[in-house]
Amino acid sequence: MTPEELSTAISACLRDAVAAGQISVDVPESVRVERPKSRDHGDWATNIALQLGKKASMNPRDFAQVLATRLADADGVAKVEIAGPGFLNITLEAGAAGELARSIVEAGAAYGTNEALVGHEINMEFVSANPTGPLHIGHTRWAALGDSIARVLKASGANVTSEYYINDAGNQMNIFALSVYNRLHGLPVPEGGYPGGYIKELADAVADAHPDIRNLTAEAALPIVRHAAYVAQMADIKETLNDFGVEFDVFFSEQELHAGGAVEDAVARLREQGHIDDTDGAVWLRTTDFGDDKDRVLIRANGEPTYFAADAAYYLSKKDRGFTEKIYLLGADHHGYVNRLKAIAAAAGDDPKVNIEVLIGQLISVNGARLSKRAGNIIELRDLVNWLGADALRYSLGRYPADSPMTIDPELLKKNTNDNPVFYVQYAHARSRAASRNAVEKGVERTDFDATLLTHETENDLLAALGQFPSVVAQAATHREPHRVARHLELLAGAYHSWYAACRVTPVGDGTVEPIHRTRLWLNDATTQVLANGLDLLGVSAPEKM
RNA sequence: GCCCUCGUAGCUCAGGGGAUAGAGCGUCCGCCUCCGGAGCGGAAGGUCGAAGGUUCGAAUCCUUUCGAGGGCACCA
Repeated sequence: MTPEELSTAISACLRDAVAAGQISVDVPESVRVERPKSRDHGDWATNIALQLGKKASMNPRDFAQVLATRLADADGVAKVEIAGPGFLNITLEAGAAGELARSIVEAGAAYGTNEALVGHEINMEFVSANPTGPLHIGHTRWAALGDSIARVLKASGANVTSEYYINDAGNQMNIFALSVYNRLHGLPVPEGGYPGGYIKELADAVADAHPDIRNLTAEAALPIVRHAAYVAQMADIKETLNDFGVEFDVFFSEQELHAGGAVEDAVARLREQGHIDDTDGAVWLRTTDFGDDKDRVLIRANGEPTYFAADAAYYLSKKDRGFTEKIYLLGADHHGYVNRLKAIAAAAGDDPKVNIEVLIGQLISVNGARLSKRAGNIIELRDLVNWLGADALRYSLGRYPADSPMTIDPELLKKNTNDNPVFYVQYAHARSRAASRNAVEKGVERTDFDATLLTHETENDLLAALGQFPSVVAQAATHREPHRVARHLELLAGAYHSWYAACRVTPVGDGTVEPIHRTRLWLNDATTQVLANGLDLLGVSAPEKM
């Protein structure tokens, strides 16, 4: 019996009790069951009686008694006890939990997928770094997190498109082009330009593609430089993301938005909706109608659209493409945009509480210093991957929630990789594979399976951790918090190691192979599967050997 | 000035109304003649920034306050 099945059984008991007139209360769709901290409290516990007791106008213990009596008769439930103010402590029948090991092995890579978000059409936008330089440490967290969020959303049944918005329009691209142009001619970095060493590499790439570039006038050369440098830079960004295991379905160009007239269309559509003001020669979106603290300019008095106008057009594009939920993953330095982005959604006729979701994450600091690509002292994502390894980096970033401020000490990570829990989890996977290979070699095979043999307390704990996995994935998806998966994998790895120390899959020495060994091989392989499935959600490899 | 996020063990951080607040690292004590010791078992270490409030019950929710980071453009 899995925790989900137990939860379902409890809901059924509640409904039956209502039908029988024993209690009068609205039965929630799902009941949360928790693994109690103390083993004395049984296999699973729920505080549902405490939560519903008051609503049912009953003493929580009396409420618990009604529920306990019914639940004790459910299949797979051995014992139900009422504790404290009205906790229900549930003990399962021997073997009721063990069946899970076989079903996980049979489900394979599909174990953990769930239907929590079936029917959701989600656009997941993240990274969206300007194509004016390499991805750096500031993008690293969003790349890892956004990709993992997309993965847990998909695993929970949502239809997800991962998207990268390329800010390839606007003045910063001109400055970028001028920076490369100056470099080609050995001129100093322009005012406010990009000084990084990568500018030289881009200049070389431009010169390779256009050998005569230095002979052209600035007027003729700049558009060519701009485009060639942009192409080279985007190729570099895509390669870096690929090496980091981050996949995008769509790279969306802001430039094409402008070129295709989408920005003008967006302004016209918002005007039709009645949210446009023409003041001081500029065109304004009245975002204050929707909770923003001031109105925002869409078209400047000089006729140029603002960045915000492109944002509006981009939002409408997402809406037109059928996405009901548009998720933006932004750094804390962008939190000022949240209200106006939501205002766009509202002005477009969407519900800002449902159709748009802006996740704001805290920035990473490195040794207390915040690095800037404009300052030229960047730490590149590519270098971090080469330095620490994609697995360690993905995992260490993926195991913290987005709004948790993080301090990474590269020196510490570099010199002592054992600090990183990724090794604990990967090691558990590699160890379980070794145990399995060894068992097969000694003649232990997954032929028969007898769940009632899995009685050791470490087996109880291990099965519980395995059983919770699908609901952990579902919660990670609904909360957009993949770190829950990472934390659960650490719990699972710990349960596995404890079990491994106490229970043998392979008989000692020349001992005969018993049903218990074969049954344990199922449990071992089920653990392998869940570790691999969970690591995949985090974009981390599951090694056969380490 | 206004707004957002965050203050939990020596360090990095989980937990976000329920039972004795957790993990990793670090420190200390045990455990390889048998499936991977990158492991296991145990110990020490906490007024959950502070003060009020709501509740049967608060690290968790509310208010105030202190501290850290970030944001408040006809920039992108």
